[in-house]
Amino acid sequence: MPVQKLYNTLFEHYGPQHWWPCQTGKRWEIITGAVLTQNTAWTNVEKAISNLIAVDIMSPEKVLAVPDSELQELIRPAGFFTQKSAYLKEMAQFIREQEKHFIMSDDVWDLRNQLLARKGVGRETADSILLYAFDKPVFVIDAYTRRVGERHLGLNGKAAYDVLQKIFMDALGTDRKVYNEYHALIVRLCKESCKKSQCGTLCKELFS
DNA sequence: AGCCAGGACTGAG
DNA sequence: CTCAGTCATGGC
Repeated sequence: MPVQKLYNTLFEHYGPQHWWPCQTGKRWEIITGAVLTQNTAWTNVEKAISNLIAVDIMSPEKVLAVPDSELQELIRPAGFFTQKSAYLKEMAQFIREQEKHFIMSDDVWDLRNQLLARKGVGRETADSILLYAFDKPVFVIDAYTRRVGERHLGLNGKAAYDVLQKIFMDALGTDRKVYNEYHALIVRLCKESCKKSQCGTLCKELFS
């Protein structure tokens, strides 16, 4: 199935997904979620985010003001808490520097490289932040995208990140709303039917 | 019990 | 550049 057709099929079936999931509506919560969800179930990320909100620590400034040990306990449910607490502070500094010095680049790929230069930020995390926190037109490749690409789009799921990303972006045009919706729909499909072990009935129904 | 979850870093070859 | 080892929790 072509890249574009899968999008149409999923959108017709599910409708808009209203991503990224966010309780406070703050940009920083999206960035926090992007870091905490690295190789981690979203339900666990939600617990960590709820902990942070409960003690009113949901901003770059407040995260930087909290001792490492305390931050680690708050995000413990999300796993890898020692690393991730450091990553969150790394991102908090990044955001604070961008706002303080007014050097937020208008070039998306330049900004992407600046994100990638931070410890804890790989391609997927950088692109999730660009797309969902900053509304930049960048398509996100994750484990789900690779699985769906492999099973339903005839793509090589093991291909390099940037190669897969270019395939999707070349096929979809430059509308960031489409990138936003498509990735959210892929996640929805994988959670409900396109599971790692095997496809469920919905996959067979939609793609037979 | 073991597998899985919206990865990234490090060191080795 | 590719690959294994490492990091950790919670649901099923």
